[in-house]
Amino acid sequence: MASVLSRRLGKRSLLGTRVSAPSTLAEGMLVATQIPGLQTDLGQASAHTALREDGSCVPSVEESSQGPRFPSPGCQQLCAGQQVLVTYNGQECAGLVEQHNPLSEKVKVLLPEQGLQACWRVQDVRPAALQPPALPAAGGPGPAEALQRSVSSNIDVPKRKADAAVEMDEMVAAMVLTSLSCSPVVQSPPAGESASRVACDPWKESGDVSDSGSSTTSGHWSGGSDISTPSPPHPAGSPKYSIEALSSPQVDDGFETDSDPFLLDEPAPRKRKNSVKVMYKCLWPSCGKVLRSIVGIKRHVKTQHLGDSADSDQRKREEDFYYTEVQVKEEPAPEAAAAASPTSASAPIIIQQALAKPEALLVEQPALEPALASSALSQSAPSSFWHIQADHAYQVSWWHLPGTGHLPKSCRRPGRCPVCSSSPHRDVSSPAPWLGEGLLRVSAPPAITRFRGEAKKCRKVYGIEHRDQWCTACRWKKACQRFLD
DNA sequence: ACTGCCGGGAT
DNA sequence: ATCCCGGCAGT
Repeated sequence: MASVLSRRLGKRSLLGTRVSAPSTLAEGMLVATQIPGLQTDLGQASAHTALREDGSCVPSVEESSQGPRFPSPGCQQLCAGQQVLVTYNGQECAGLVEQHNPLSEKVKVLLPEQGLQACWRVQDVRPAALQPPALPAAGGPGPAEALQRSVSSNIDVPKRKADAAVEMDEMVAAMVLTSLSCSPVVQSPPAGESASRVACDPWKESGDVSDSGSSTTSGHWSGGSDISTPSPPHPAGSPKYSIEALSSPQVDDGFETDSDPFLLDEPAPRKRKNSVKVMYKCLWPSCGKVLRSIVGIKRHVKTQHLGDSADSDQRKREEDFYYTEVQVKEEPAPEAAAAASPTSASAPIIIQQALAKPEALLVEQPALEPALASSALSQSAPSSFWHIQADHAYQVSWWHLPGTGHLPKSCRRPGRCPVCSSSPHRDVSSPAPWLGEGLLRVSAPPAITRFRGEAKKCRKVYGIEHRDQWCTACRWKKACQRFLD
């Protein structure tokens, strides 16, 4: 079941995902769109805004070259402090130019009324003195504009980009990556803007965690995107980021909402209330850290426990054995608390645990350590024995976890359980007791572990046809008394 | 399917 | 106490 669950969450395609957003097409706000398979119209591309980690909104670059929504009165250089008009949330808002980047054709505008700061494209910023053009949001788009929007900016459509535009993309991407490298928590916004920032900052919610989902997501998108940086936590400019940004359900408030961007009517399994989700718990002795992504837990194991020595494949794959899946029921926690604690580890959790990858060791271990395995197997024990040991060795890693309380069924039989009888020889508290040399350490298995295969029991020795020669115990289907091993 | 053997019923 | 076997778990 755990494998099913893990499969379920890992690969969520965004294709066809419906993203809810206000229908009003206004600059600087989020727009309803559908993540296309191949032919969905993305004509509203010009309204796509990617959210940067500082909360400001950046129209995605590749779309900005696709036709301005206003005949560019804003191509002129704007001075800092200059009063301008922008369309925000369907309304004409006065703002102050804070910064104009002619290279990227973006203008950072401070909206005092809204108490926020956002980026607009130059074309979309009008000097306050000028008569504003017909507002699209007032009564819907005008005919010409509607025509323009109907132009598809399907992902597969090759972008007409000048070299300068490409450079711009790179610059923006660099900026974005740079800004992303700083924690959004660290860059805490001014108090007046906190509400909007929270809404504009999906990463704050996902925290350490969203590696798995986002990597998959970005994988999907990077195929069709001009931006060729597939790195998972991709911020502004990344379609994934845009998608999450677009999912703000607040039509009226625009950015001024403190709602969680993931609590939507869209059936996003990410933050569904009362849903059981799979998390990953570190199995390292006395660690128990719980992360939401497989990538995260692997990174944790690697960096915290295995050491970051990228010396071998073995090291890398060992990470797999130090975490397990846990199914976590997410309480409908107070939003404030959820927003205040971006780290997943603090979520109200721990429900059921599930064995993460019992097959992993059986499958991978022999391949991982052929030399080790062969040396171990060169001893008299049959190979099946070593597989059994490996299996137990893996299992001991989780049933000795505090709180799990799991015992293998073989432990039902007192004094017979190979694990129980062998556990005194196993140093569980030491790092990686069951890996590598751990396999060697169990090389003196208790006798009972040989009960299969090489066991000589009356039935085996005499055969079913000479049942009369069996010991009575064997005849009675009891534990053989003749060949006590 | 086969094997080991526990638990329990029958005698 | 002895005999037998259903059923379970592991392989």
